[in-house]
Amino acid sequence: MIYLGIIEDQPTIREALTGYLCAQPEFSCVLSAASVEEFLAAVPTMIHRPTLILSDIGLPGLSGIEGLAPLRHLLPQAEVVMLSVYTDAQRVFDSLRAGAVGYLEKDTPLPVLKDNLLQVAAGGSPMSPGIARHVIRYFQSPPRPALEPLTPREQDIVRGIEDGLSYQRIADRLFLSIDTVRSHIRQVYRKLQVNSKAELLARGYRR
Amino acid sequence: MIYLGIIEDQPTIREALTGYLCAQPEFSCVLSAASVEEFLAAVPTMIHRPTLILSDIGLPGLSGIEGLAPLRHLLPQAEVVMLSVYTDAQRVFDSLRAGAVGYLEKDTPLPVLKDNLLQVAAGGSPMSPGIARHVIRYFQSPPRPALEPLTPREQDIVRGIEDGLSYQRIADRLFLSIDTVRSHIRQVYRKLQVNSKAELLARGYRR
DNA sequence: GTTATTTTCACATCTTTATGCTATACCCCA
DNA sequence: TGGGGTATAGCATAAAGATGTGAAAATAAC
Repeated sequence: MIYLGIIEDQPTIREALTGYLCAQPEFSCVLSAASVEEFLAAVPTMIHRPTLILSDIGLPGLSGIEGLAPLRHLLPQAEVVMLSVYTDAQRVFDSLRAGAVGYLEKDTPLPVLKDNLLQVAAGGSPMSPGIARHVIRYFQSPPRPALEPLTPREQDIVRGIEDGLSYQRIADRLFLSIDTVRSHIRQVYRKLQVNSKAELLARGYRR
Repeated sequence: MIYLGIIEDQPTIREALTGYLCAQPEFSCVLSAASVEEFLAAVPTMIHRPTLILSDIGLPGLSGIEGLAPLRHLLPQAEVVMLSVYTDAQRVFDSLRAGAVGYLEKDTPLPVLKDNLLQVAAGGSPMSPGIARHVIRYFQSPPRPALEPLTPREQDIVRGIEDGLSYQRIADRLFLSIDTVRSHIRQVYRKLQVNSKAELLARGYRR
């Protein structure tokens, strides 16, 4: 049995959600609130704590994203799925970073919504198609301006720098003299067109 | 109409896939091969080029992941969805980085597989539940060991470091003396428990 | 088998960073 | 009204990094 909590400020939508989801045998609605604050206030009085929370983003007071931190703090075992009209990458990333396990568009048909929520219990992370595409794009690194390729050894060196090591430590790790490390780094800087560790790291050549 | 290509080395599975998917009115199967090499070789002779490719990962010769680069080069307009028994985060990330738009587990029921593939045309990125969870986790940075918060000014300084600037340049940007920058950096290093720019950047405090 | 690239190392020099100690001015607040 | 915390600044020193020049050995490429 999934103990479901719902946070949604618009009464019409909230009632539609509770009306449908709470009627499903898989769910037990334990709490439905119009704001994160209201939700948090009600939690201590409850017998069954929610294990799955469906939260809007555009809320009065704390936004759904801002609310994630206190929610997860108060209910560490609960998983939160965002339900929002917003589909922009920024809100999606912010939500996921703040701990949401899924992100669904508000126009998701109720039966689909139900399926998606059940996926969470199965270890899934439901996302509406367009949302998923944002997330995928994040991995597909923006085409870099075609830099000279690094030799394997140079990549070893870069890895060392990316790990925050000093020249000496890199030398130790690769069993080289510090002068050799210097040599390689000079080459790397030339190829990647930077001239300090900081710049190299700032440009994020990590993969 | 979706022009579908399939790459799968096991004849049984390949036939099951083609048998089911090609019978669907939404798809037109244009090519089915047992390896990336075979697939690539066949492309030039075709009238209708595939717009959607379903590719296995464990293939003889080029793996499905290695095959992504040449596939995308030869068929830039095609989208590739991986279909694999492997569910490890490494292969998932490698696939997405190499340009796959979706990742499905091999035990996905055929009707579900069909739905997922149709999602791609709608701009979606289908992922099996467990796969999606890997991806989500990537965003949920491992809980940092509760660091002392930085003051606004200190954050300015950190931003400068993250942009790859030297002390002098940070000072110029913020209209400070270089010694002031040093002072702030000292505080930052203490709070974040690092002792070099490289370490700070390596730990990735950027957001 | 010669050529080119990569990998390795050395020494010198100058710049940037890291770190310690000190000090003034400002603001909040108890 | 005096004590935290923040922001500013200076000086000094040691460590780490950046850059130039040069060169030998190992590998790969042709």
